[in-house]
Amino acid sequence: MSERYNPREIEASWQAFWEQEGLFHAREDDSRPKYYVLEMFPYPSGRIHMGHVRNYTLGDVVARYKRALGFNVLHPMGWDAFGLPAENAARDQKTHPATWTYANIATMRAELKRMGLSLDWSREIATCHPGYYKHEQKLFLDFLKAGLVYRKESFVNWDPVDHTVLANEQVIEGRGWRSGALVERRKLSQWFLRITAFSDDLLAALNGLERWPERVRLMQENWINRSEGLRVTFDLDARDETIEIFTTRHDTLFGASFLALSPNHPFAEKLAAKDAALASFIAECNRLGTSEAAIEHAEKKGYDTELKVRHPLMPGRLLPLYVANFVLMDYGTGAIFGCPAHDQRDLDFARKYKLDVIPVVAPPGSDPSAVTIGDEAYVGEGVHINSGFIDGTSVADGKERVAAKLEGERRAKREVLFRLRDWGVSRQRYWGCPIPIVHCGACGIVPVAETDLPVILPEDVSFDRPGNPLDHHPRWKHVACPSCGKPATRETDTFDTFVDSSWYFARFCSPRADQPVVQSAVDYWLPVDQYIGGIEHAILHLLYSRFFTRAMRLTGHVKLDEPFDGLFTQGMVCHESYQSEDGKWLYPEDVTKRDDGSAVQTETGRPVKVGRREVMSKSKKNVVAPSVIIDGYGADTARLFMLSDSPPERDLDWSDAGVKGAWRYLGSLWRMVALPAVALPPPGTVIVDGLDPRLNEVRRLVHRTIVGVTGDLDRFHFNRAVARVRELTNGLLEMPIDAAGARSVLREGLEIVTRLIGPMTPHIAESLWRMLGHSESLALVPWPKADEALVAAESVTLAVQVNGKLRATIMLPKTHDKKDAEDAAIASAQVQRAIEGRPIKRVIIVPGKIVNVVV
RNA sequence: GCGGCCGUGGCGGAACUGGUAGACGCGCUAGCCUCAGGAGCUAGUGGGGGCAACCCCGUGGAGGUUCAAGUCCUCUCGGCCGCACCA
Repeated sequence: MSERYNPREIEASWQAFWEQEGLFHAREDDSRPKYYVLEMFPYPSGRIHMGHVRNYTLGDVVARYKRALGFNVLHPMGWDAFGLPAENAARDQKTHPATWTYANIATMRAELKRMGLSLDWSREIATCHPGYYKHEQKLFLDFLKAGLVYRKESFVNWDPVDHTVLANEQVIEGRGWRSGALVERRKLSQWFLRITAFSDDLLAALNGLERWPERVRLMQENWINRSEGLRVTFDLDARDETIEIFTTRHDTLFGASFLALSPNHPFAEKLAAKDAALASFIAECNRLGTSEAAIEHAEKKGYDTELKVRHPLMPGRLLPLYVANFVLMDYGTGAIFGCPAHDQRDLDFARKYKLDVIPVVAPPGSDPSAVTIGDEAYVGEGVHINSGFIDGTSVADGKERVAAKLEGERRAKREVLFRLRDWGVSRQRYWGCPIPIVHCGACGIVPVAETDLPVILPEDVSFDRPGNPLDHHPRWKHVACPSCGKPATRETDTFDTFVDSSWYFARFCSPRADQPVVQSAVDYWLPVDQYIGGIEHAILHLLYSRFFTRAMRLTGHVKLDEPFDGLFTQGMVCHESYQSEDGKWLYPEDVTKRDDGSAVQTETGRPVKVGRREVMSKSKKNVVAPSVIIDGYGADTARLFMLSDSPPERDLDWSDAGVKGAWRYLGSLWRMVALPAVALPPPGTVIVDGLDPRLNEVRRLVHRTIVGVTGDLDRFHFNRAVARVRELTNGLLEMPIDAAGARSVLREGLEIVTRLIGPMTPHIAESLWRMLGHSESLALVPWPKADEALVAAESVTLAVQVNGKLRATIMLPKTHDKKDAEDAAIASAQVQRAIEGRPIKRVIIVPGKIVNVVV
């Protein structure tokens, strides 16, 4: 070992050692409890970014910690390798998506290896590899047989200039990102997975996910959104037709002042065929694209069809029928009734089109005859007014009576509705898993035979033309029908990449098997004990994976419902952004900060506009490349910084100073062990009784730190774990080193520091362990246990307050009663002065904590 | 627009179930040392006042509950994440 801390040298050598020894290869072993740690696998975009470094550092700490606790740990890595960026690269750089993707994987694999992660690389998978997607196709066919797959028409964003389907992120303010053309909604026949078959279960089972963050469960609950309501039929006036609406506020029916159809409602489309103005209104709505955010955020607009509907409870009353841009076709029946007084959107709409606003719920305690609605709808509880036979009832009672009456008249039906929609998985793209289906003129839709899987993507494709390359490939799609043998065509859509990531955690259990999963392997390893990834996946990816696991259970692949027993969602990595005078984004490495806080371009010296801290993104160039940090400081410094500055669930501000702090700490730790001020006794030296009290305090600190760090790691409080280890290090630096027995206490302390930081900074810890005279790898050393006798303190400090303000602290033996505490508190001189002779009214005592004297 | 989360010194943050606010680190200040290094060591560091012991004010803002509030409640302001074809 060198005398200087040289991460470049030791990190490479320990990584080689771990790999040589195969220390992180996972094997099924019933003699030990298993622990499956998984971080969300990366999209191979080119280089790893700081978000990856953070994610994989967190996971690696857990993996190494659990190993030290005696668990048989599975910690695999792979690539979420299909996706749009590869096709964009193919267009822009003329490289084939596969070439681009595999090159990126090679680069990123090398970068990850330099982080010293305790991964089982023998299980590496890439979703774009036929060895993976073959099994995805098999799962799809199984789901099809089980009735979980169907086809239906649904909307896509259509770029009329590029003749291409656009992803939502490719639609910017209603226009295609490349062509700038106004986007249209266009209907296509697409494949859907019946996630709604599990709506109730996906919702109910959230309660059992005790090791998931509460907020993620809440978000999923709101996303699935079960609501009990009423489907009501309205008759059109002077036409023999009806409109069905869905509502959860049928108690407010008496306040209805209009009906509104979604622009994509079949009846709206039917009317538009004979109404050019309506057709153009619908076309305008369709230009909002398909994203719900865009639709709901847009100014509320409607088109008056001039048709009227009859109110089901007040036969004489006629309501106007509108087509409105804020009504979603995908939810309920695609039609609503508007009650402006008690729904904000309806109110905005009514004010704009000068419709009636009839209050029908009076807030509790208000004067029913004087209820008026201004700019805000009243959505709370209350008593019904202006509501015929339900006047005077509560919201719940009113609902019940209206439902009963309309059901009795067969004008309505109670219904439970979920906001959750079935999952459209068709993508009109090349770089995805082919959907194993053949379309035959005679037989219709025919699944590809399982013996013919995988349906492999053709390699000879060109991206010169817009649209899906699979569709205009000269030969690929032309095949014989698997059923009748006549000429037929392949499905040219590929899967949504969320399909790929919905079962990869199961594939890791048996990554080379020639079926999707091997029963014994998934039985042993699943569920994932700790899943770690970004909060941005809180809903879709996690919900789809939960669905997939259920679907795989139904089709006999696994025996469980919930794939992730524990979930941790990390925050993002942020950095300031920089712009030159002409508005161009600049990389942090090209900017120099001056002492006065201003910033200039390093090369030209021209001024730079410093933006706020925000999530690191390529588009704003506010990124710091992990490779630069690892080259300069080593992986352990990068890892330590990732863990020490912020709690992992919160966003992390990248700071060069913080990195330097981590680097300096590791340097001083190295010196403490490599260049000790005193010679240490050999390993295993027993610490004798009757130590100097100051040394006993040091030992107490050592053992309290074991307890503290253990608890911190269990609870993902990695930043506090780091703080505690540093406190211990400070304590060891200050200990009275000449006292009798001090050297064996120092040895104990240094060994504990080394073992506690092992999961966080594994390379330096291995080196320190070796320098401390041990020959086995630290990766094999069990987690330290604290000496409980030393952890328990003999005396405690109590805070003493007078009228809630801290005035003194007192030391008492650990075993004191309320009387002792009160006497000691009142006896204190500071307390006497604060009381100023006033009479004591009350004394509150929490033993071991606080005494509050109230005067 | 809807749903969810977060706001504590100059900065990142600590404070388990309401009980000593600011642990640990960064930065800064002063001093020391030196084979001048991406060093190291010592002391100080929330704001205001005082020679001092000590006092007053302080957890985005405004109210409230309580002996006691960063923590609980109501309102409000600011930021972030998701919204179904980015991954």
